[in-house]
Amino acid sequence: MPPKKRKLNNASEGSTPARTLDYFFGKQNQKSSPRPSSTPDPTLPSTQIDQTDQILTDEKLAQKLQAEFDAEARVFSASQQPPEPVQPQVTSPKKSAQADAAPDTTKLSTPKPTVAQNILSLSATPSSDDPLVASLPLDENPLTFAPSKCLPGLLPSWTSESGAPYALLTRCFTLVNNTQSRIKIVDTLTNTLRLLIEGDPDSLLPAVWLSTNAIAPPWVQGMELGIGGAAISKALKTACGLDNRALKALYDKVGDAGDVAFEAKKKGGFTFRKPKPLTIKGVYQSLVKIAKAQGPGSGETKQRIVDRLLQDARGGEESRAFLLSIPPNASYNVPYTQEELRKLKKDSLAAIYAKTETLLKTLFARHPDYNALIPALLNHGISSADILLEKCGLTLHTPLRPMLGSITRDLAEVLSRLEGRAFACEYKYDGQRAQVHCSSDGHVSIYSRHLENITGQYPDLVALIPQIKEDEVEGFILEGEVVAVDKVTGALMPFQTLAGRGRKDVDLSKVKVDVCLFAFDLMYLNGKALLEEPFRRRRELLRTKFKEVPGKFTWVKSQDATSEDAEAIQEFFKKAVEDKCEGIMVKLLDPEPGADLTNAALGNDEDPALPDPDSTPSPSKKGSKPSLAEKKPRRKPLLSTYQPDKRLESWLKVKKDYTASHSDTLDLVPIAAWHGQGRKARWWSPILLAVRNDETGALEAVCKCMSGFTDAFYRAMREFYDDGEVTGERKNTHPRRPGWIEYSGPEPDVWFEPCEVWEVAFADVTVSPTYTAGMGMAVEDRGLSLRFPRFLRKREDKGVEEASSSEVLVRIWRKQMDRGNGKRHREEAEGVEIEEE
DNA sequence: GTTCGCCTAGAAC
DNA sequence: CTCCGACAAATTCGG
DNA sequence: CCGAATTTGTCGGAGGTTCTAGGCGAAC
Repeated sequence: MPPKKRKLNNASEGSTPARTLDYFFGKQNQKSSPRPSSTPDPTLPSTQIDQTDQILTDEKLAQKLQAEFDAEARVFSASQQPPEPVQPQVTSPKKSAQADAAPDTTKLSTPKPTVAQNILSLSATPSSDDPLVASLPLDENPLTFAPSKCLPGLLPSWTSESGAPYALLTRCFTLVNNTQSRIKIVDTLTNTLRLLIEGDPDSLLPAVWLSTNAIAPPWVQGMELGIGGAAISKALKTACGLDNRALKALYDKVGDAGDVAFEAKKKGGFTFRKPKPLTIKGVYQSLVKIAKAQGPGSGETKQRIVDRLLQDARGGEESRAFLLSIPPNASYNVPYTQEELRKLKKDSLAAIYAKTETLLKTLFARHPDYNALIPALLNHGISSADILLEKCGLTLHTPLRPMLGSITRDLAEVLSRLEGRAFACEYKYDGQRAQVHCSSDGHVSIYSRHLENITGQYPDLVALIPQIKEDEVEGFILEGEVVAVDKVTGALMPFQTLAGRGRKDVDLSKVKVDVCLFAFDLMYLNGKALLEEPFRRRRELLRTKFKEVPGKFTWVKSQDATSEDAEAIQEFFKKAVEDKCEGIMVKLLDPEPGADLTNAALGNDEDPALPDPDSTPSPSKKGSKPSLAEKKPRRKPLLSTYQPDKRLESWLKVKKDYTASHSDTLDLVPIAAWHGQGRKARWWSPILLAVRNDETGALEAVCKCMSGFTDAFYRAMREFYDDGEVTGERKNTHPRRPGWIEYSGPEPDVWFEPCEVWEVAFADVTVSPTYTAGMGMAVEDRGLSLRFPRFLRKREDKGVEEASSSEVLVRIWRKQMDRGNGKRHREEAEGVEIEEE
């Protein structure tokens, strides 16, 4: 059985756009699947695609895919390529057997040779295969780049059936990968998207999905690829005849899966069969099918080509593309011609770009689904803000992107940033963020911070939600923190307890860990979006239109203040930590005093240079307002409205472990390390750290650490702990684990001679299933570890003998568990076997 | 045929 | 979740 | 007053611990 249950995704309740998903994929489906009815059903956008697959077994699906790919191959070779000796796909004994062998012989694969083979061939397609595509000046300035000039040469090979070639995307991705300039990246993407808009709008949506490293919005379940690094390694080993050591050596050298694949192929002398041309739509469909079939293919493609591509500057490229290009049969026009834009001053051009980007980001924040956004844009262009807002606005049961908090070093920073304004301080509970949607019929859906649908995980909440509203409430969207609580006392429990709950299709009667929902915001109520309302207003509605359900639903603990109230805030913060919270959240209550209250939010107005409505403190624009005599560091203005798109991280997060003064640190000994990957390929990362056991004198591993090091520090470390690769002579390292070090886990690449002490910060001490530090001293048969460990500094003044002991670690754990009224819980944890039932 | 342990993937922080 | 580094944009500085 | 230097904002990359869900082989 395929692992993931394919739940049907409820179609959004809003009106269906004229161009539905089926518009994009319908043709393909008709061509490729023998489904009897091909009439698109507009009410089932994203799942309709493959409904028939849901009843197929993996094997049948594989066969079906095989047939489709064969057919595809035939179409291609017939229509546009000199027929090449296409090898028999599955049964060829030798050469293609290598490709087949990749996934076939791996332990974890169900046989799905065709998928694998074709996927594998994706990456084997050098973009230079298509000279037409390769010669496109995709990285040209979009203001001079002319799709209309390129397209005549390209279109003949883009049959209406197949659409644009995948080579176009790989070419774009290659260019993007080869530069670090964001401007260049946006230009390249803009041009690529424009080619598609003007030449093959049907391929636009799949192309956007592929570019964003996803194939469906996160809340649609059953669309994970299920392919990871391990599958790639195995495939590589078998495909290129490398053994573990050789492969590891390669990884350590280049540190990137894609590059490894490339090198491995060279080394192994392995030649792929001549790949057949792929199309954007085809690749997208293949990925969708892999996701649905849950069969492992070689994920090399994903890793190398699809994987790392830029969420970068999300919004910029799309909005610019739509600003410059329109699809062939568009019923609208672009607001400015290329020449007009080119003649503009730099400032005004930037303003126009900024305006459309703002609009697009707003749309995406409120309705983060390309399946809705792209069709709307194709149908209406970027200029008709109100139509777009209507099509892609805030919708019940479609999650919006959450407002985030930026970290703050200490309270002083908070006070100075918010001087002169009223704000609310709220407990920051240690649980899971939840966005709760409820429509008037009582239907509830719940989304995580990353917009996953977690409704099935909290049947208890689903049952609870209808009880929390006052009578006059119909539909609403609110946000809160789900926290594990003690069944009897209602005391807050640590995050680890919450994490122990089941996740999938949880049965209400089997819930073992009770939770309480602490609400902190309200974004939608009775048909009205509240995003533009100041927080004070949203909070008032949240408090008056909903009612507490003891132990299950209440409001976040909160206290209003201004910068004058330093001590009170300090007290509140300490109380929060004492009450087992991570710290506090600080949020502005009211809009900027001088700000525009009408607050149209979107630039649906004339002036393209219009500044952001809510933001304008106009600190000192144009010398008109020189004074105030303060030279505070200028800072981005914070918002009281709920608009995650405008300013990222508009709330302030004050956590207990940000400042050393409020949290413990540990002095640990680096004892081992691994070769880093990617950017850190030349250094040791992560590093294994240990505490001392005073009884035995041993060093007990407590955690790995990779955060907090500067590049300079890495460089020095690589020289100081040399396995011989750098200076040719071994320094401070051992090839094997010294006897006085206790650790059982994945084998490090190198062992260090323990000779330093590092001060390390962390958020909490956790009970560990893997680490041995303080084994049995806190919880039977369990060691302890650290949550969010990061390097602070080297303790030059301390020797290894002065490193923190496991005693210290245990003491911190006890203190942490004893906070609030949690002493009883600590004793329970100590006494009761975790494993017991 | 079931059950157990081991591994990977994904997602929460 | 964490941190750092890279780019780009926004301000301030220096002539 | 304009260009250079500096600060600030944003984003992406690399990876931390721990939990469940599923796949798969081995043992019963």
